[in-house]
Amino acid sequence: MAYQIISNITTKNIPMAERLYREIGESIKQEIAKSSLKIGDKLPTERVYAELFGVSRTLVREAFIMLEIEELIEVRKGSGSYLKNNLSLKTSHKVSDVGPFELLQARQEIESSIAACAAPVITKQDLQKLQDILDIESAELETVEKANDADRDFHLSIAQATQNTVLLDTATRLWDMRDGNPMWKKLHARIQDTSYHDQWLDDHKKVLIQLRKRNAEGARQAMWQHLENVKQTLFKLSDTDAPDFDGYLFAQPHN
Amino acid sequence: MAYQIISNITTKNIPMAERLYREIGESIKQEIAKSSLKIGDKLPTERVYAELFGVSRTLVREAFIMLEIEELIEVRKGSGSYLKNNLSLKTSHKVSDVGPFELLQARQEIESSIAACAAPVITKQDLQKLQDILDIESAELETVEKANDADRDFHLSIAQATQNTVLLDTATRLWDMRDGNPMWKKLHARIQDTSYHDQWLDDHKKVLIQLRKRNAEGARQAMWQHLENVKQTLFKLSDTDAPDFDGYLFAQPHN
DNA sequence: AACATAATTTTGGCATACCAATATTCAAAT
DNA sequence: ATTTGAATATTGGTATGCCAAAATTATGTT
Repeated sequence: MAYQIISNITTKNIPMAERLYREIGESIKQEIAKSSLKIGDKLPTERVYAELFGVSRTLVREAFIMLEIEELIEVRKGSGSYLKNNLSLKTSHKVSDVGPFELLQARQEIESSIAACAAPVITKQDLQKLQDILDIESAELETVEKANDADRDFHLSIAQATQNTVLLDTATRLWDMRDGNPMWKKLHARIQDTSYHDQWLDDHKKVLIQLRKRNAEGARQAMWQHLENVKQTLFKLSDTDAPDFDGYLFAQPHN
Repeated sequence: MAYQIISNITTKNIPMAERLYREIGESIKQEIAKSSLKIGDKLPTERVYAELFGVSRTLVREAFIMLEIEELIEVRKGSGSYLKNNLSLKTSHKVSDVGPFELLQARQEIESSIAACAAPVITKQDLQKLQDILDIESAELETVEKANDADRDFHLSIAQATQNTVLLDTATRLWDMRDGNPMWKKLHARIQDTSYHDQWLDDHKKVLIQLRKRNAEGARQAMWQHLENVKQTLFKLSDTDAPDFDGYLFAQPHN
């Protein structure tokens, strides 16, 4: 049967045994990109794609659900499926493809703005929560994982404090990119037994102080400096003995 | 044709009967919440849920795909499905849920930073492209759609010029949120016959001038002012006669 | 008792078949 | 010629059944 051949080929070419519906979904995205459909336009039917890819309609249907959850299409019973959003970058960039330093640069710019936005509107509850996280960071340095969780929690809590869901969403996305990035994990693993954590903890304290004062520009500067420190530290680490990171060091600190 | 209009109205105002798999998916989320499973724990099998909800396994399977796309669970063939993330911290919003002004605020902060990042590293080709887009914007004001496309193109080209994929990815995401937002479409539709476009075109020119000078802070300020103008304009428009926008006007300009 | 391995069960993967809602076509009535 | 409405076709919705991978259990060997 034809679909078995396809299945075998794909499982050979792609290392990770992805679920087939994902492949179909990605293929459909490519087809959409090629045909350059406009928002609102009607997509080919499930049956058409099924025949095109040589799979059952069930799989195409599952792929459609994936695209629907991603808010790329809208499915209407008895009518068809329609383009809802531009697919743009949703397909092209995998988290594993971004360099740690371009991610850091983006975080430096965006998170310092977020800190500035949070300062005027932050609540006492938010400030207390940040203090609690700082206490955890001060006391508990057991595992790298725990420290990382607290770190993430601190930064995202500030984003939460802006009361702007878009900013929170953006920050969360950046941290997801970070935590899912293999290169960053490698870099991060090297820091676990150094004293850089103390430096960063101190940075966090400075940020919180500015937030307490509701000083927007002070918070922006404190967060910017914190991420500058992180950037410098990681740059040194990658500079000393890391031939592995060749090609991932674009967008290095340039200040 | 008359029924088309009716069809459009119903699809916009009256939420289409949700697809069953969504209901099942939400129910499963509730079940997970009740049973308070930990990350990594194994979920009940598809067959169990099928019997529990009195539906076929196909539907449960589709619901599982939904949860998998939402990165809430992980599905392993022959083994089972496992909790991947805690649903309490799930901050995934629908684009349609964000208010135009919180989106604008986020864009103002992030895009002005992006402009600043682009200034030192922008290439001559990028500058030429921006000039071309400006020419298009100056000449061709035929349709709102075309103008919007050019606008998007201008802003995203600057993000592209940063040579930072994360920043480009972020900016693209923000514009996708904008273009997919029904409230923004309503607001935007009101501007089509005003002269605000000239104002914004002038803003764009100012941004380009700063980019040409490779003046980071100048570009940041120009972009910030541009989006400030947009914010003010849209705020006036929504203020005058727009009872529809109640509840969407949080995160208003506060400068 | 231990380990290895074969048989069995469990579990998700995928396809087929039929159902229901929507859209289209076409013929009959005016 | 237009309108109406029933017949038909199209399209997504759902259920059932069988397949393959993984996990488990049973069994045999040392």
